[in-house]
Amino acid sequence: MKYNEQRAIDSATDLFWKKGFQGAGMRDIQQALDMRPGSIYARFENKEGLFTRVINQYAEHGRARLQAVSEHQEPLVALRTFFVEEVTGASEKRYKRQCLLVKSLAEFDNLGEAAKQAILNGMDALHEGFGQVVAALSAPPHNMIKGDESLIAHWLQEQFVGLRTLAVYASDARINLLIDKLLLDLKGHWPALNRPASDE
Amino acid sequence: MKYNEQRAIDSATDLFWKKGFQGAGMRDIQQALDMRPGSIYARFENKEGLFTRVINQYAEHGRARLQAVSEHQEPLVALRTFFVEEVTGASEKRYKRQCLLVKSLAEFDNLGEAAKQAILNGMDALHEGFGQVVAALSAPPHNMIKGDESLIAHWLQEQFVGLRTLAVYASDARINLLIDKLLLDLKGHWPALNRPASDE
DNA sequence: TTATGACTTGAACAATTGTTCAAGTAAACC
DNA sequence: GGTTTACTTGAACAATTGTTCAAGTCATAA
Repeated sequence: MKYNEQRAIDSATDLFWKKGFQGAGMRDIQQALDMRPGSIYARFENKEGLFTRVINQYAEHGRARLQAVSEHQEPLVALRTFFVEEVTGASEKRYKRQCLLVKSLAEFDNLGEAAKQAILNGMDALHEGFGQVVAALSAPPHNMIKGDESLIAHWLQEQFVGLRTLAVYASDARINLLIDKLLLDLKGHWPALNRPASDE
Repeated sequence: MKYNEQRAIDSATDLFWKKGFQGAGMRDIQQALDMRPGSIYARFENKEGLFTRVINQYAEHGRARLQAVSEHQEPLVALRTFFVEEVTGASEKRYKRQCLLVKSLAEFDNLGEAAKQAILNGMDALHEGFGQVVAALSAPPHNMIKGDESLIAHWLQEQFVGLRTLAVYASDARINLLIDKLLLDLKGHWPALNRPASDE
């Protein structure tokens, strides 16, 4: 019987999300995927190989969701929905609130080269996704933002990371207010680019 | 010869910061502290006991630094300096840019109860520290902010977490611009409190 | 000198880690 | 029907994990 590879990666995603790369032992993985060690190694080569696949799929999924936001006819509304879903959803599995990429970044030094690259590429993929959203908001017919698109994309990514981390232990009411604040600031002022960091 | 306990905890902080709780093996710890297993267990009871001490000291240090910011005669200037130091400092040991509490939060499910509590208490300590800064900025003679102090403190904490995570892999120039943006937004508008999350 | 107490040592322990591999199964191809 | 190919199984492996403990060190007190 051929095992459904997609389902295996989904299960592994859940497990790594909950326990992290080091925290998830091969025996946990065997149980979660309902596969015996030989099968896992035949298919994914390694624990790290499986992890790399998980990270790649996770990042690609996030990038695709952000692209969908950018193609929505009301990108700002879609962006708010995106944040609310990612940050206050999964209240039954609270560990899913923290971004898997950020969680994996915490184990960076203990990972092999392939996994490291996957994480960095994943970060770049998210940045690219946010960049598409910013581009949509800046262009006609919306013209909602003016400023350096790449910088604003990094800013959104920063907000995303911060919110999701805080959401692990703060109340939903708080998080919703912080999303409100985020949308206010998005339309707010931006620092001039050609000026080195200064005060006021 | 009696070993300097403070130096031991400092060395352990460095090690846990670099490798994480699970990633740092007892033999790594023995080498870093230059202590034999028996001594470590006599003094700290556990790997987890040592880790808990590290987290407690780290959080208390952060809280104290924020209190100093709040007592500065120019709290806003001190706040900027605080962010710049925490986020773009330690370029030689880049792993120190990520907040140790956030890094530890990623291992939450794999820790014992004592360590979990230490992390949550540490988060609360940071929130309290940011709260003191907000209080100083809101009160005379500065009157720089008006809004719910606890909410703004959570917002600052969110910015802190997001920035430090991004700073692990983004350029310093980017990070400095994002700090500029942060200070603009701090003085900007805040969502009304008595209203549930809504769109503009 | 002897006894006490705090501290240190490092070999050793059981348990767990990621990984391998010879043997087995079953569908596909000639 | 026989061979190949892809996949599966689970016992077993060496290495590493956190932890223990009998024995040793050394300053101080009696």
